[in-house]
Amino acid sequence: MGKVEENKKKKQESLLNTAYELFTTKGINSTAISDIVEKAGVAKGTFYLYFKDKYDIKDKLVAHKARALFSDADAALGRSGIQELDGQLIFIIDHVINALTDNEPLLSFISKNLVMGALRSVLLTGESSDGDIYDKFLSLVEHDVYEYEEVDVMLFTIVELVGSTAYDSIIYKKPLPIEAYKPFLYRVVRMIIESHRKTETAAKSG
Amino acid sequence: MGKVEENKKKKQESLLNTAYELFTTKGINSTAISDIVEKAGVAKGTFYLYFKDKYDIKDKLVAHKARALFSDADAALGRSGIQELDGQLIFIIDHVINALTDNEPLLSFISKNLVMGALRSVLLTGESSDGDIYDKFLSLVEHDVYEYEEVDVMLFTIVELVGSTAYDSIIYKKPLPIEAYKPFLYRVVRMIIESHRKTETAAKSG
Amino acid sequence: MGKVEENKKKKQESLLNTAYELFTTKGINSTAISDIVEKAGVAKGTFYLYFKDKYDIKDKLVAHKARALFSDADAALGRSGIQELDGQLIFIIDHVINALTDNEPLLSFISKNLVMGALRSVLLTGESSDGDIYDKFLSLVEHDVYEYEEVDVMLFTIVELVGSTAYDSIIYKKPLPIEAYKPFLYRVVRMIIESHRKTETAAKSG
Amino acid sequence: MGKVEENKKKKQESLLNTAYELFTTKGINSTAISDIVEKAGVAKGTFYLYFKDKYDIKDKLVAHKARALFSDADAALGRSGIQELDGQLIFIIDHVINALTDNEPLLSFISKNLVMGALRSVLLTGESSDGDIYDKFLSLVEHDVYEYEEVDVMLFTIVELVGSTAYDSIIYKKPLPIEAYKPFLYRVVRMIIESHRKTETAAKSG
DNA sequence: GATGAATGAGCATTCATTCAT
DNA sequence: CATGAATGAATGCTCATTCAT
Repeated sequence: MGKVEENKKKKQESLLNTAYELFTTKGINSTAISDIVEKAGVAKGTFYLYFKDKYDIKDKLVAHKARALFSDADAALGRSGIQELDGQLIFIIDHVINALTDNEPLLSFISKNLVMGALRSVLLTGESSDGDIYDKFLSLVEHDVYEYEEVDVMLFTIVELVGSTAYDSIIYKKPLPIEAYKPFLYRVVRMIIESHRKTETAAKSG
Repeated sequence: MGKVEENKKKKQESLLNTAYELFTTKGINSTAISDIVEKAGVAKGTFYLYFKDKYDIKDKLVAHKARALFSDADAALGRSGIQELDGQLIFIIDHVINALTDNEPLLSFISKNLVMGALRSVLLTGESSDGDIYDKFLSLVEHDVYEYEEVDVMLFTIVELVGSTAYDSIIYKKPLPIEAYKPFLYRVVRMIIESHRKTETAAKSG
Repeated sequence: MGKVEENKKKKQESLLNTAYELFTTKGINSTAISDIVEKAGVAKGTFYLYFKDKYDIKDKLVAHKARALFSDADAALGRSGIQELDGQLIFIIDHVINALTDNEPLLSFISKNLVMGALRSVLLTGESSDGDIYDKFLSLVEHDVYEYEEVDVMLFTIVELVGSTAYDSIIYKKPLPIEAYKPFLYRVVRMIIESHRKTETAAKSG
Repeated sequence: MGKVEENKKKKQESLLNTAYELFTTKGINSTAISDIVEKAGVAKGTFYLYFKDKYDIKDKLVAHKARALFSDADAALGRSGIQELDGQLIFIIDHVINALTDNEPLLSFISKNLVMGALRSVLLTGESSDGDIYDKFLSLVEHDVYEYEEVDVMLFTIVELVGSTAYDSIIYKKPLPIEAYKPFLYRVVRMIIESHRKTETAAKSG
């Protein structure tokens, strides 16, 4: 990578990092582009070389952060050696929840900008080049000992349920703090998974 | 009511209605206060007689609309004569979902401004004079033939699950249109309810 | 005085007192008529029954406060029994300075609104019915054992000198606190008085 | 200086000049920022590039104008060859008074915004690079044949006295027009100077 | 590519004043 | 006399966007 290229990358990263910091502390509406460029140490015009406007940089940030969250979880899952689908999904969920519990600004930022189902579009239908996250979920399902019907519906329901309940539980600790709520939540997740199992064939042969 | 009082009420309602119309069509960020007052036919200063700013009128609208939605559902429930808790809750959910399906602007408006669990705080802890909506839910639970534990958790989980899944299903028809998704959704709701039943006493005596 | 008359008086006084309080704490520019009426507990329209605008009430307040200041000093002078002009003038000056030292808001209010020589027009050319303050000064001069020339000029010079130096000295304690500055100030005042004495006749006969 | 720098300077000067003109003709309260930018031929946003608000530009103008006034007087003093302190101070005073007499808008602007002693802080403790005006006054005192005590107090008293009396005399011609009042004023100034001379040593040795 | 001065439309907010009750 | 709801012109200020250097 040439020095010029390097510098370009550096400027863009600086803008992204600064924007994230300001968005999470001041809110998006109250963050002006001039705030971002000032803090990032670049000229105002430079912003427009890389991003269309404030919402462009926001969208890129949300997608990036959300994807990173699940990539981490997936990597950890690989190391865990868990084999059953319900255990795997709950492992991923737990990993993400823990990460967000430790990082409330990120939780706030993602949840405010992933109005409900938007999470799905970002996460489950990825545009990442090397196989998206949704494919990984599907792959988990396919390799389980059981067979499942309406896998789309199952994953959708789980993602929405967890996404919306975890936010309140972490931020407001209502109706329970997240650690106290987890048993209830994971019980429901397990129930959802079980209810999608094909019952006639107890397990896949082979 | 004096003529003055009447006029005040009229002005405020006019502002609320106009704001709702503009918020749902242009979005809140793109709606200026001058747009609202112009369309409502009042002077700019009048706006500030009744509301602190754009977000004040928005909050009042969200609360009002959400409350109306559940009041209607509750009234219909009363006429239905349903007695079992799971049937009652699903009746209310179904009523609200149908109302929102028929009124996508309202769905959009409410969901965008009730970031997930905020729905709970608005709806379930009402300031309405004659007993709030949360009390009605509790009342339904208490009168059921079964006893339940962790009622707070149960209601919270159901509200969040339904709120977030229904949005996608109605608006994007993904992963299924709402009518096709309902059986899955209601099955999960029933499972949640059942899982909160106290098991030692199959039913309340008396 | 009828009850109606009494009430009128009460409202006006309430407005004056409230205006004075707000002017001295928030400043005139930042005090709105709505602030005054709200705090005074009267309706907005009522303000306009008694005063033309904000500056009308301000002018009335300044004149009233300044006059009261000198009336007090004059009364105290009467009780003191001092006979010589220089002693009398310095007594009055000292009395006013002490009052303002004990009441910095009043000092600030008066000085900010009596831009320099305006003090003269308010104080020295009174419109008060029972003989104005300027007349009293003249009377002091006339009754002195010495005769003076250019009395107008003498009084003017003294008033301006004291007015402008005392402000800094009290508020900023620069170049000296008022008590330390007084000896210098009064020495100059005495010199001004002496320099206006008619020299040919050492003293008035009789 | 680059073209850009030049242009910046021009814009700022244009704003300062226009603001001064409007402040002196319409008054500060009645001058809107939009008035200034319109007359100056720049965009509204440009104003905020150089000044915080209306009062920022006012303060900068007052300081600048007051400083210029005394710089001119000081330069003229240098050309005059006067050696004695009282003559020097009265020369400066006379120069400033004459300048203000010929320029009533400037007198009005400065006096209204240099509430009494504020003149001192602006003028006598300058931030000008090449030694401030106060230092020049001190230098005059030090080089006089006599020694003085409490020089601070002496200069302060003179500045305040002249500042407040001259305003009335020039603007209202009361109690006398400035030319007629000057003899009285300068007599007092001389008395103040003499009263600060150290008496034990009639003159500095050497 | 990078800069940052300049722009000016756009917006929220204030507030003196009126007048029907 | 007193009220206070309504007005809407006035104004300060922001900020995304452009473009000459």
